Amino acid sequence: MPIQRNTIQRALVLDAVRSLKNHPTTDMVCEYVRRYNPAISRSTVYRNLNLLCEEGHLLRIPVPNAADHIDHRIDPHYHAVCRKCGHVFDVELKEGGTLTEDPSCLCDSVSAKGLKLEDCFVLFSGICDGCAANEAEAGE
Amino acid sequence: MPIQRNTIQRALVLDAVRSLKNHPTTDMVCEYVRRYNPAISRSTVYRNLNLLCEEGHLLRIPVPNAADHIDHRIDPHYHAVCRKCGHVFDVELKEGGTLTEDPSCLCDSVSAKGLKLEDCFVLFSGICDGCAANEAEAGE
DNA sequence: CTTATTGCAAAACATTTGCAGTAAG
DNA sequence: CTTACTGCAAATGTTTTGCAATAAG
Repeated sequence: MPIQRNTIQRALVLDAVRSLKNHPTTDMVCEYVRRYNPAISRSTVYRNLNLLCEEGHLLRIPVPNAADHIDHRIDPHYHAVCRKCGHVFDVELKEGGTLTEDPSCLCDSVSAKGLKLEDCFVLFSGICDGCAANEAEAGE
Repeated sequence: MPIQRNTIQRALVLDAVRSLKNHPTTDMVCEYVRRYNPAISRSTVYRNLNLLCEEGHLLRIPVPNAADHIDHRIDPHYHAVCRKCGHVFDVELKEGGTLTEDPSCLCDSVSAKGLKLEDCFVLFSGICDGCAANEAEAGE
């Protein structure tokens, strides 16, 4: 069902993701939104995030073995997760690199039997500066 | 804790994945294994799959918003999921394509602020022949 | 008024874990 | 014998869903 009504909950959810900027999870959105409307329910946040992603106002970033993260930036770009803290970062294409803005271009590089390739999901991973410092302090 | 004992459950789990070949989920492994040992517990299957993947005897394929799939093929290669049925397929590199055997090479094509890139996860998606036929039959 | 949307509590999934009992070495 | 491993049941974490009440248009 497409979006048909403007509710304060919906506006708050969209606002939260846009204000937080840092690829929040549903939990983080709940926490943020409840500062303005403590009664807002988790289901409402989930439902609104789903709707806003479907309508193209937000972008969903699925992270294996973790909660989905939500991006306010909807132009095509890549992401990376910290393997320690799970924080999600934006990643930019380098000039002259092999990747293009549209990840589905990678489909041209491969072939599959029994399945028509349509899209490609790419997620980088690594260690963020904060967690790297902690690891160094703890002795690798 | 590394593998130290050879149990029949462990052997059955490894056998199941190798016999099934089709990137089974834990559920599929349970089902298969229970034909030989109906009492085997789901936890045991999970624990053994975890162990066998850590030891490099099997490969885990995380699928966003779905159960993990397990591969008996452990040489580096890519995978694709059907967006309808969730079935996982092997994908082969084309000659002259932009992808290399090692997905982490893609790290060289991008840059991130605040995070040191280490690895890259790539998962293709599309529509399998069976589901494509069903879609055509149903109109669209 | 109509019905999209909400809040709540419960269910759905995938997976892990605590614990007492079993068995591999 | 020792303790890794198993089976069970319960817990975890994330997300969805049924339903009656609310509110946007």
